[in-house]
Formats: sequence, structure tokens, C-alpha cells
Amino acid sequence: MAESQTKRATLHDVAHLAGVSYQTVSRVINKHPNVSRNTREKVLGAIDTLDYRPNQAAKILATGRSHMIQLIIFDLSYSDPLPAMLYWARKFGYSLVISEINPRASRNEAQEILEDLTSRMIDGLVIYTPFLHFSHEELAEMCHHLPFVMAGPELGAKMPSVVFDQRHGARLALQHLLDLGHRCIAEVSGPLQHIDARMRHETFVAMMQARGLDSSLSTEGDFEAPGGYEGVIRLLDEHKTFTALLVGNDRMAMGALHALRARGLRVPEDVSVVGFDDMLEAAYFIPTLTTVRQDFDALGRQCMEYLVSIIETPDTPLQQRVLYPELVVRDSTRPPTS
Amino acid sequence: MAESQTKRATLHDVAHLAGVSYQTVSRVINKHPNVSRNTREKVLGAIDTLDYRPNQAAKILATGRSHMIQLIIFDLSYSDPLPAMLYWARKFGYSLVISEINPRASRNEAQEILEDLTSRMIDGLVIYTPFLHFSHEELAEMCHHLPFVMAGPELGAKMPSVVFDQRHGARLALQHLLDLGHRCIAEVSGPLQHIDARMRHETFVAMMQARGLDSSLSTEGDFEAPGGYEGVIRLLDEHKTFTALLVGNDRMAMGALHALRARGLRVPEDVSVVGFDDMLEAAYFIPTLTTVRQDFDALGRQCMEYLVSIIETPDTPLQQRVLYPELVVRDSTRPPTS
DNA sequence: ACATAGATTGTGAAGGGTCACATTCTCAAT
DNA sequence: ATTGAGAATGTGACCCTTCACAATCTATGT
Repeated sequence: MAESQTKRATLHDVAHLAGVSYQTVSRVINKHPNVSRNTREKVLGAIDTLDYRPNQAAKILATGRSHMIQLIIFDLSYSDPLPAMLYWARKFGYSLVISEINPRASRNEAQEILEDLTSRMIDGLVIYTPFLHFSHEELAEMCHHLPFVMAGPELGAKMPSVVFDQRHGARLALQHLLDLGHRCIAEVSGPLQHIDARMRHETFVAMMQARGLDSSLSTEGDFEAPGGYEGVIRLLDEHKTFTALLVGNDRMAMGALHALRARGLRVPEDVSVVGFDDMLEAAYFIPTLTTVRQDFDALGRQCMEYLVSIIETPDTPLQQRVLYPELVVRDSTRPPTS
Repeated sequence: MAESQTKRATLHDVAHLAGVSYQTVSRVINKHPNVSRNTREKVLGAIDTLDYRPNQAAKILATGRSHMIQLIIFDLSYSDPLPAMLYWARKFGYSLVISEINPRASRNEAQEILEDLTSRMIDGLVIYTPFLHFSHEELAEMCHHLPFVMAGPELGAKMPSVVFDQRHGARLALQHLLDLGHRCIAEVSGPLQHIDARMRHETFVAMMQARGLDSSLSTEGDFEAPGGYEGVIRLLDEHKTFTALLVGNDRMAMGALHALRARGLRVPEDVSVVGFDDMLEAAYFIPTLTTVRQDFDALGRQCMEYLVSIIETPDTPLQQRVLYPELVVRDSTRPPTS
């Protein structure tokens, strides 16, 4: 509270106090080798007594580099890779600025946000863009000349990106059910304008059809528990019968488990259930949930590593890096009882 | 890909093209009223053809204001207020920079992070600090002269802050169980170095003792599902018996429900369970969970409103703003079957 | 003793804006 | 015709660094 509110010390103040030039102070701060031990200590002392902190704005202006990375995220409910991104950004010496663009945002609004940040002197951005609302090209165009990495665009998208192979994940899940002997398999998919959800759904349909099985027992959910609940209720109300259920993600699986139970169906005796994600709680569902694990920490890390390398190493090849989900078998699946 | 990589246009370039002074361009950009309609349009045209974007670093340097708010968070697993913070920060014209400080971080590490950001020309910070590792005074000291708001420090802390009244919340939960007729009540608390967890725990103990009831049926958890599971197992293994269970948060409640079931105890027939938070999924637990709702959106919003007001309105009074949790009754509680 | 390379230090000019102030212009009132 | 207020525009200094280069110092080899 006793703020003396004296203006913050500058390079020149420090230089003056230490009896050297401002350039020398700058050298000390930036750990330039060619400074004699003696002067370095004088300068360090002056910095200490003046409680000097370099002014980043000036530094950014002079160098053109801000050491800030912008994360554009379309829905904070799906921010699983965030902790890892934060961790690795910091590890590489970058701060993370976060913006959320509502997936239902108008083109203008999105544009405005993106415009805004290009002026912020940002070194690069990660766009976590599982929604199909904007095309990847469009997004790339919007952020102009800045280095960027897309997290989770379409498999095969021709741009610097890191993705999970959702087809592979869906295949693991469905094959598991088929191997157990299930033939009547229903699905509560995620929202189909969500890339991941769509790919899983398409894989489901394709695989079922390839085996001559009914692929029509499918309803669209919203990736949240209530959506999973309602999806199952819808399926059952249409008098569909099935011995296994593929659910778009774990949160919906939670709602689905609840709905099945509410309708007197036992899991896994009557219906096997497979989720997607392997959230921490999945091992504590009732029953514990068989699911497809996605390593979001790896995703976050790869994004940052890749982006930093694009920023700092000029000739980094632009490619798509693919991560593969894994099946985690628990109690919610077993062979059909018939 | 066809990057012409021409240097970005500056104020002077625009001025030159529009045939006016740079100051006039500045006025147009900052929507200063005294610019004739005619010149404004000329300038706007020039801005457009040059694809000019103001350089924020220069602006920050000149004005001393960055319109950035830093969020210090101690564990991203507890980032419930984040979406609201992001939303309101943007609404007020601020970007949000996020840093996580591991609660187990050494004093030095924390200091370093905080030092670092004071140089980043940040206008203010929100410190979401439910951990007791650093004292509030210490934190306030670390971020020096910058305006700040603490989210979730101790009730009564003498500093600008927004908190939930955890005692009130715990009272609601416990009173609900008492009203139902429970007398043998156990607790799986959150980690006790977490302020919220500690306050809830202390309230539990105090209330039980005030009524001459056994307050020793308590074990410490970690706020995650596995911790809830293990907590219940521990209580049962010690041959404690209870008809009701207070759990430190919903995630642990999920593990607790699982453990009770695994041990053959039915909820709510044999044991009633109350959680804390009211996460979206709580209504889909098996059974649906009675819990104490905390309005994290309100918390996030209040923090931002308050901080922005401190930044922009010099004589904003420094106070603590208190939010009150509410009880949400669902299926996991009922009177004991004695 | 002296040239020379290498280490150390200093100088001037950006970098791209804002601010305070000075100047010019416009137009109504005297 | 003259004054003056207010609108519109321009000028110079400053914000705090870094960069490229120039200048000085030091120690080494001959």
C-alpha cells in the first residue's frame, strides 16, 4: 500500500548507477559473453539496488520477437491438451495467450479476434480446431503470415498439424466389440460437425457395412453427459435392440450408462459399452469403462514442440504428425449373452 | 505460401499514402472525434490497401498499458472459472495470459515466474490460489505494484478477492444429512492444504462436535476420483460404520460411489452421499448426486469485473466479495434405514 | 618496442507508436 | 473587415530496448 510509485528503472538508470554504458547493461542482461567479470558484477549490483526489470514491450519492439504463443480454442470444454501446452510452452520459453472463439461465432467475429492477435506481436499460434465451421485454408489465411500449427484438423490436411488417427481409434473400439461376438451394435456419436466425432462415426458405418451388419442404429449426441443419456433413450424409444453400444466420448458414456440402467438394462450383461478418451474418471464409472485412450499430453507437447521448431528453425518441414489412440479394456464390455 | 514477406506497413506508410500526417492516422485508428469525414475515409482506404495493423508492442511501450491480464493458476485440473474469466476479460477488452505454478513449486520457481511477468507489461493479474503453500501477503508482495485480485483465498483475507463461503456450503451439505436423520456421518475430505477442502473439513468437525456426534470418521483425499475410491476403502477397512458420507468434491464422490458399490453397500439405501461442486456430470452419476453447487461462472466474472475496475478506476475500494454455494438435492441422499 | 588480434566497451540510429503542444483553417459574431 | 473560438491537422520529443558499427583496451608474439 505504501507505493512509492516511482517510475520503473530503465537500462539507462542502471547504466548510470553502475558507471557504464547502457549497452553494457544490455549485454549483462542478455548474458553476452564478452563482459568482464568486474563490470558484470557492478551492473548486477545496480540492477539489484534499483530493482530493475527489463521492459518487454521495448524489447519486443526492438527485436520483433515476443516469445508469446497464442492458443485459439473453439470450446474450452474440450481443453484436454491445455495443461501440456502450457507446460511445454513455458519449457521452451514462451508464454501462452488464450482466446476462445465460439464455434457458433460469426465469420466476422472470428476474423476480428484473429486480426486482433496478429497485431499483438505474437510469434506463432496453435489452433485447436476440431470444428468444421471454418475451413483449414480459411483459418490459415486469417492468421496470415504467422507460423501456426493446427491441433486436430482432418487426417491428411495439408498443413502443419498434429492429429489423432480417429479412424484407427474407432476401429480398435469396434473391432473389440466384434471380436467379443457382438453383431447388433448401436452408436451414440458426438456432434457430427466435430471432426473427431464425424470420423469415428464414418468409420463405424463403413466397418459395419463392410461386414454386412446394420449400421443404422446410430444417433447424434453432443459430447456431454446429458447428450449421452438422451441418445440412449432415443435409441431405446425407437425400439432398437442392441447388445453393444459405441459412445462418442467418455462423458457421454456416463450419461449412457445412466440411461441404460434407468431402463433396466445391465452393463455389461445386457449391453456392452465402449467410450472414447479415457478420462481420469473412466476407471471409476459403474461399471468401469472400456474406452479408447487419447494421449492429450502428447498432443499438447507435440504441438508446442512443432510450433517452436517452426518459429525458431527456418527450414522445418511442414507436415502432419499423427498420434495413435489405444484401447483400454475394462468391465463395461463382455461377449453377448445369448 | 506465396509470402511476399514485405515488411509490415507502419503508421508513416499509411500517412504517406493517404497524404496526411502520421498523427492524423493515429487519430483515425483511435477513433478520435476531431477528424473530418473526408480525411478519415482517405486514411481508412490507405489502411485497407496497405493491410496495415498497428504494432501493439509500440503502443504498449508508448502508453504503458498492454490490455493484458495474467492469470496465475496453481493447478489446471481446477480451472472451472477459466471459461468465464476468458469470456469476461475479452468482453472488457483484455487478453488473458495464463501461467501455471505447480503448487509444489519451490519458492524460487514461483518467484521467477512472477518476476518474469511483472516485466511483461501486464495491466493486472488474477491469482487463483486455493493452495496454502504461499501466504497471500507473500503473493501480493511478489507481484509488487501490479493490480491484482485473488480468487478463492481464505474467507476474510484482507485483500482484493472473490471467494465462495465454503463454511456455508459445508453447512448446507451437513445440515441436509442431519435433517434427514443421519447421525453416523463420515467424510472423505479434499487435500487439507487446499483452503476450500480445509474449510469444509473444519466445518464438518465443528458442526459434528457441537452436536455431540463423532467427528473422527474422516480421511483425507486428493480431489480426484481415485482418491475418493481409496478414501472410502480406507474408512471401511478400519471397520468404521456410517450411514452417510460427505465427500470433498464431485470427482471424489464418483470414486466413492464406486468403492461403496464394490463393497456391497447400496447408495442411498445403505449410505447417503453428498458431493461438492455440482459438475455437469453429477446429474448422471449412479445414483444422481446430491451436491453443493458452486457458481464458477460467477466467480470468474466477478474476478474480471473487479480487476478491470481496479485497473481502470483508481479509487475502487479493496474488498472481499463473497459468493454463496447452494444445495442441490438428488438421489444419492435419503433418510437412514435404521 | 611495436604491430596485431581479440576482448571489452561505447555511440548513433532504429523500432512504431502516443503525447503535449503548435499551427492552420473555418465560420459565425462583432 | 476583424476578431476569436473551435475544429482539423502537423511537429518534436519520448517510451526502452537492440543492433551494427566504431573505438578503446589488453595481452601476445616477434
